Amino acid sequence: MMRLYDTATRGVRELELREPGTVSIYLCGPTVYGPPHLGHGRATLVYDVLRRYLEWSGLKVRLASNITDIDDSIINRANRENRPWQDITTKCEAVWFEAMGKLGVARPSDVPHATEYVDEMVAMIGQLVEIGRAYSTDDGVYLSVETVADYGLLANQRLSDMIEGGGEREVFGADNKRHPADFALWKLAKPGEPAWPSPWGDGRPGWHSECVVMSLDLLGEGFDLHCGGMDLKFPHHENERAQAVALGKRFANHWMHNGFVVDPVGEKMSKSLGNVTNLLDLMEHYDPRAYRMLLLQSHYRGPVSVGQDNIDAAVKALSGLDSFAARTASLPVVDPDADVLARFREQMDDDLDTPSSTALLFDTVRRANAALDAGDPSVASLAAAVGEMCTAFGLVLNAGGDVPAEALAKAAALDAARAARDFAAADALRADLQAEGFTVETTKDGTQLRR
RNA sequence: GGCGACGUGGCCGAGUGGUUCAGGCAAGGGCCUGCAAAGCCCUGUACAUGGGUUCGAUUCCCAUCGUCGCCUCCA
Repeated sequence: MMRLYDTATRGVRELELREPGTVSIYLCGPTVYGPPHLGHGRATLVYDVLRRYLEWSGLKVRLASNITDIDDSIINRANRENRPWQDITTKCEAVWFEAMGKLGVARPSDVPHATEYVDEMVAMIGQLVEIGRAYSTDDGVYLSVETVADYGLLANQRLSDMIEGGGEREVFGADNKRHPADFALWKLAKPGEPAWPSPWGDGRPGWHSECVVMSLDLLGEGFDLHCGGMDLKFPHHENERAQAVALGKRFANHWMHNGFVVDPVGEKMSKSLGNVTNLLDLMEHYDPRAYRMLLLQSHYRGPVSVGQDNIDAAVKALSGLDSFAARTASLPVVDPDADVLARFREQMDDDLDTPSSTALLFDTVRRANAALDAGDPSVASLAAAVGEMCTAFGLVLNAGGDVPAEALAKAAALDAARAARDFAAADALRADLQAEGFTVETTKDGTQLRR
């Protein structure tokens, strides 16, 4: 079975499955109030690769990933733009899934929305109040973190140490809380704000409650893996966990966090800093597969800078893979090379080591190309292994595909001109085809076209 | 103040106590080609600095410098 770094134990350990053969994963999804940024893209791609690899390995994966469709950021934008908050959330969600589609990220098995779970959240908060782990004030209901023995486990910080720093930020509800680290489970509505009924007054849930309720509802207690970006480790995941612990429920067995996207100077790229680079822009200007490629070549836990050079290199690397796909497209179907796949599994099982695995992918491509040049039949099993690895990566290679008839006619004319040694005509035809956007490869077996 | 990450050859980016080696991109040379394209082969003695441990460190330890992240709502 796969070994993964676990934030809670701060080491790589085996991902133990609650139920053999199936993996239950909860991934914290976006708050829908703006276009997806590069960080969203990284997180979803990392876990898409994980999911596809697990499925490729023969496991049944249930991936639940929420949409936070009620939140202060949404309300703020609605007020700023003077339009209904639902207008923002529905549009942003549509944009989100469109972007995910372009990225090749498979839709989660379950997409729960916070607003669909308000009753359940109210019930859970009620329980927490009842057992004395939460209390209400004049602006909401708070979880008492001091009642959670190991609060700070994910942050790897003691409560007292956490309080020392960070004095510069505004602390929500600071005046009313028993302890500065207590966090809001329920926020009472101000006039005009969206609100749901509750025993403590009309209001809305705090951010951290939805994931607890939804993950436990869909995946059940002790589900296998909870994941998200580094920035969610604290406070979001810490606070989710605190609620589950306070309730006496078994929560995630394993915690996985991916590293940040940083700008070329190395600074975290985040919404709060305002230096957002839009995921939509990236996909508009570059092959969306390039981002996946770039991330595959980096380890998921480290920072990744997304820059011009990086993306260009990834695009070039993809073009080599595409041309490989094109030249091996008509090979006989055989079993993939077992040694290659064994190494692939070994590396991927080792904390999702995609950098080594992509190195293996390129190496296998090179070997297969050499075999093909040499007329060695082993090319077929190597090419099949490449196909397997790409499937596990979620990387779709472009073998050229549909070439219009008139382009094919030009290619035939090009071959005829070459056979007649009319190189001027041949070159003109080639330039013509290239101008149409085709990659033109003149081989012994005739001219191949691909886009 | 606390916790943590990172500094690798032209660029990106893995990894390891010791002969050969990540990988991608770029560069140079070669093979192939009418010329290209695609592909293949060859070429770079890199690991922030200063100590220490060791027969031997880029890899372990300590310190220094530098960059960055988190410490209440950002994937």
